[in-house]
Amino acid sequence: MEILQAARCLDKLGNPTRLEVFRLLVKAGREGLPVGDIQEHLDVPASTLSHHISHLVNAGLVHQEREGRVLRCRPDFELMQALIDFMTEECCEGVEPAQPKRDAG
Amino acid sequence: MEILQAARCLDKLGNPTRLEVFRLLVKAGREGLPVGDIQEHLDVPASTLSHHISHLVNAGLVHQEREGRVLRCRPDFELMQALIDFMTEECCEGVEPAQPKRDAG
DNA sequence: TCATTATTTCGAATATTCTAGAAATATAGT
DNA sequence: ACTATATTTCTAGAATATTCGAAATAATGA
Repeated sequence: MEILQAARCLDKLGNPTRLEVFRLLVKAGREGLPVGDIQEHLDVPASTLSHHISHLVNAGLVHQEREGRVLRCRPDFELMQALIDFMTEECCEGVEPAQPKRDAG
Repeated sequence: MEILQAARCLDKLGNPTRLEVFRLLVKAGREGLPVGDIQEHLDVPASTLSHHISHLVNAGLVHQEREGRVLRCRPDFELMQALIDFMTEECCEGVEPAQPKRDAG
């Protein structure tokens, strides 16, 4: 992943509402959740939620697919893993932990 | 790490300039770099750079210590690791990769 | 004290994001 | 066609972030 894409993903996940949305979708697994289900969990007005979800979709972190009347949102695990890989390799590498753990690693 | 702290860190790292600053500091290792050295790498006006660094310091991602005339900036590897752990556990868990890799991981 | 270097703080302009009500669109059932 | 449900798009105000020149602060040395 390139640094600009990483910054974009981090920026989108850097909003508390959006991070909660994304976490909720991850917990839901690959099948994800309809927008309405997310709204029930988060207690945010529909238009505000839609706005935040569209940010996540724009960054490629979430995909949407219509299923009848509901719009199902699914997290992109591969992109998220790529982001974590970027952070690990580019922003956390080359230094050993100050006090290496033996059983918690 | 709690979700609000994670969001805060992600937000701060979600700016391209700040992400570059942080990555540069990580590459420099535990001794970090003086502000001036960062500026030479990034080509950003001093006041703008200072502003961005203060964001990182406020979030706890960077620490500053004066050394004579220069201010040395060091990345907080432990906090960054905690953030990565949060993302891995809370935002990427419970699902196996679609096509597990055996030698490219 | 004066000059120099390193960096921050101030201030103000510009840009972007957030929020949410109202209206619009999409789907399904009658 | 009409109604109900699900969600988005429109719109606009408020809040926050970004940028950077100018001035201020901090440290060093002559």
